[in-house]
Amino acid sequence: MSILTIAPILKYVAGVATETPEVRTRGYRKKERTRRQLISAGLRVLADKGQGLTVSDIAAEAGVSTGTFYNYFADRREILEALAEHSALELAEAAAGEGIEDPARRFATATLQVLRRAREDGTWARVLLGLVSRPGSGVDLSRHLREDLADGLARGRFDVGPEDEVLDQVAGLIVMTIRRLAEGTAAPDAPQRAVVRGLCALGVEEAEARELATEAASDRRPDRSA
Amino acid sequence: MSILTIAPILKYVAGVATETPEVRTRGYRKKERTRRQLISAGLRVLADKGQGLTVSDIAAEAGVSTGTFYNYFADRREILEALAEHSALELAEAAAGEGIEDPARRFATATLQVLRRAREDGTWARVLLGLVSRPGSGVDLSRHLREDLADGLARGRFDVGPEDEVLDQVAGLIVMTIRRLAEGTAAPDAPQRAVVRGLCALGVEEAEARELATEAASDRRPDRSA
DNA sequence: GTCAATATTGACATTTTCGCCAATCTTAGG
DNA sequence: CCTAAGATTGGCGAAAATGTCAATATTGAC
Repeated sequence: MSILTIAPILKYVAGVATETPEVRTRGYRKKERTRRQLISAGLRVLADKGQGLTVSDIAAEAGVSTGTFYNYFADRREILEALAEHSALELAEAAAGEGIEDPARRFATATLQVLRRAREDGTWARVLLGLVSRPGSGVDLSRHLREDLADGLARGRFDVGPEDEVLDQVAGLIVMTIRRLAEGTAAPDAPQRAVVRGLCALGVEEAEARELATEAASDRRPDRSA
Repeated sequence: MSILTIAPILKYVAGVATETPEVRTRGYRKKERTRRQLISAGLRVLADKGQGLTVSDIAAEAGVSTGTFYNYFADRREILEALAEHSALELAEAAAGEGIEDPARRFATATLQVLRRAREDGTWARVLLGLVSRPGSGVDLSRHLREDLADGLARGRFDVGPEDEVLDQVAGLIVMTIRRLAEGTAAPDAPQRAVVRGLCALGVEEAEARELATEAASDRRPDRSA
């Protein structure tokens, strides 16, 4: 019931396949739409009922009968997996800093995007928090972070001590900031300040950290459409 | 179902009343024992089923009938509150650094105790993680931390910037370390290293941070009995 | 517009959970 | 040891959730 193992997402996140298999059956258009409705409704329900959610809850929220639900998911466990996978993919997407060479700038941009998205979409933020708190869930919030850290260390861009603790510290800062955003007790500039603080933790000078954060804040990426 | 508001714990945590009301009815001895069994079983079930747990689950785990369960708790929600309260109290207890003047030493001792307890008791760690991820749950992992930070700043013992971010950073480090401990991927000396890192984040010199952590690690408190 | 393919429905049997309670067993003060 | 207070039981009816399916409605390629 509570497993939510989404190891399979890793190969997606790694970039192997984000494309849809493109199966064109008769009602593929409606099918896709309904699936989206179910996932979306599932996220909302998961966000405020936790894993104790009910198939009927989701179906009702999606405006669909339970029979339809079972046309898409074999059982409750399966949609929980799908929801975790979905959230993780969105995280990977939000945290993407492709094309940015400098690890520090990449970190600033990616982190700011994640935090802004968390602020805009409280549902997503709450689901994410739920995943973080489930050790062994397969969701790895700090994957990008780990790579950036390794990269930054290799290039001498970051100046920090033992890796694991730094990782926990920065990932923890992000998680707690998301928590604060989700509960609505965050200052308006919380995301940017968190970025500055994170950069400092990675060994970047405070003045430069501020500069990087401001820069990342100014060239905001286009908002996600869906 | 998912609320778990445990605001009432705060007055307990604040030290007003940790004592049991001492009602001596006929079967008070057995009653206490059964209650402990239910709480203990509840923690175990909560740790691996999450809030979706069932009264039957708990009763079975406690080796008791459901009828007995309802003799102690009005409904599922009530035991969830009790479990949250229990865990929070244990946290407050583990994080107690009473009698230690220096905020830095107090932080080192308290944090080390919490992390060690999390390592010894995976169930507790997992329940705690669940509470952390529920914004507005009333459980405030960083209460002691906030006080220590304020105290340390007032005395010039800590040298840090904006409070909220530092708090998130240090609390986040602790949370992520607990997560690592709970999933079993923590190095043996993870608690001590986390303490060092936390002290550094608070502005303590690394050399001194190491010293404080070592000191805290050596004068370990007697293990909790229950 | 037609119609075969396919998505949706809602009622269903089944299982699980809930919360209760009269009967029974256990506890501890005397 | 006795015995009444009170803790425990286990089964109950109600309610809710699960997963299925034959019937129905909708879709979109032609």
